[in-house]
Amino acid sequence: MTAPPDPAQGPAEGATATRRAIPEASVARLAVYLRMLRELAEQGAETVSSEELAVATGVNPAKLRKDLSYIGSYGTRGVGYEIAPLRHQLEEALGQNHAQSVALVGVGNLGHALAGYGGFAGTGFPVTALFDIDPDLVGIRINGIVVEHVREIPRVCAERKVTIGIIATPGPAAQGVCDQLVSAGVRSILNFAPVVLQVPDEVEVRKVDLAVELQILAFHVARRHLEANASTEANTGAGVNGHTVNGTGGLLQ
Amino acid sequence: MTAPPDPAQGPAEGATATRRAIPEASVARLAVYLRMLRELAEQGAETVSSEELAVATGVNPAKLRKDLSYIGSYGTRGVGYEIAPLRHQLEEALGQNHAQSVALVGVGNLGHALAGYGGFAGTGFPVTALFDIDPDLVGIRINGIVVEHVREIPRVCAERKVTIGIIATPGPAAQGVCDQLVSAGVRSILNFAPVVLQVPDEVEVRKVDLAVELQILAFHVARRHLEANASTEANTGAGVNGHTVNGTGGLLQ
DNA sequence: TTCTGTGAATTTTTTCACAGCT
DNA sequence: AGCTGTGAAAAAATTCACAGAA
Repeated sequence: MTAPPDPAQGPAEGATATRRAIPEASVARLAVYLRMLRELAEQGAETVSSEELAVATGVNPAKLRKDLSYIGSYGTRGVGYEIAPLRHQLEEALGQNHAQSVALVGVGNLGHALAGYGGFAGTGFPVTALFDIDPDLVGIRINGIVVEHVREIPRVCAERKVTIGIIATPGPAAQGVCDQLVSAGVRSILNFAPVVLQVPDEVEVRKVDLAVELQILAFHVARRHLEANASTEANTGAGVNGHTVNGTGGLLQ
Repeated sequence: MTAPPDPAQGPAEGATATRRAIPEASVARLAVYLRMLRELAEQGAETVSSEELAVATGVNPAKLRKDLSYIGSYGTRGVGYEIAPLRHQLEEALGQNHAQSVALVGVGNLGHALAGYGGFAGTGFPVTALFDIDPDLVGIRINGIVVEHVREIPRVCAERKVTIGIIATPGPAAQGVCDQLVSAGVRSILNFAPVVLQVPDEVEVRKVDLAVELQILAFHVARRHLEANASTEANTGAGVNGHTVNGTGGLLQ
């Protein structure tokens, strides 16, 4: 996944913010830390230790510290992290200072739910444009936003300075929609459709695939089964057994 | 830097199915290959090469072959893979032979959409139980399934032999629901709530976190911005530039 | 003394490159 | 000829373990 073909690890720079190429895997976790910091801030906490934050986010403390070190962190040895400044650091590093405008294409079952999902607006990702192709949907209003026809993607996205697109269409429609988003200048796409999108190199696609997630879980169910049987040992009383992986994981951990 | 000192790549065993611990990262991709194989089968194809399948799933061909090698694949050198047998191998390896029964907790916005999402049933993951705590929802029928009260989780999950649980509740309710699922014997959970679930080691949790996904994309938007500015070069005409990562990725790739 | 920050070791994943069937 | 299967090399990510600031 990713990684510039060019192995040159570009050295320094004196600039303000970011320090060095942050590993992909770390970026995903930084986003999780940020959420937790916000929660802690809301609860009135002022500092956290790497240990506490790690437990709360289901991560190993050393990993957490290393992750934070990539953004040049602001901890205090012997004490921990002050929540407010750390939160700021993270917001800056993750591009949360300038709010991003999100377009959502496909307002069916899932898309409708996503459009109404508070989690987005709440964390600084206002959905500012909705699109569909169904005449019954075009024109209706969801959360105060009018659903436009897909053909309007270029115009509307430009007008509203959309930087992130979400595709929640049926599979067959996804590539076409994606092409339109790309030609409208959108360079980051979250894809819920069960297809692999073809995009130019400079476009970042992330895929959320519900069926695949279930498939992965099913694998672990089956494995647990095998392991339980494999342990020919006593297994005295109760139900299923076999020690198995704990994926506190989630998205690309 | 660094090579594995201990090259022990655990070899064979005579048994029927699985060969050896399949790397986590591979499992996720195997699920993707399986879907694509089904699609190809539907289109009437009979064979694929690793190259073709790799392109279709957005993966490097060598990686794909290595992934398949973990399940002891059935390709033909000089030719490729016969779709039908390979598909069977994959289904067996991923635990798709015995259909898994899925319970969905939280039939609000998102949960409702998921309950109706055809993608699940279609790929062998029938949602057989729905739960909520809201009196307005308990008792209604979605897709022919009656929504039960959350307190019925133990009974219903046992009756319907649920092996996979999906949590689509608001954050604060998630841990409680999770505990109930676990005590009902569910060992694989897909969590859409924005919290880190605390579970015993033998329970596998996967997390789908929409806000985090957007956050990750926002990071790339910001980075692209920086890179574009960093390249002091001309950048003759049009819009944004800077070569960026292409994450065909998605969930834990 | 406590807890961060980080080199270095370890482990996992990816990629290369080629021997070996068909 | 062509494409798979896989050791071995390379890269990335994780974890260890400890020096050093408060």
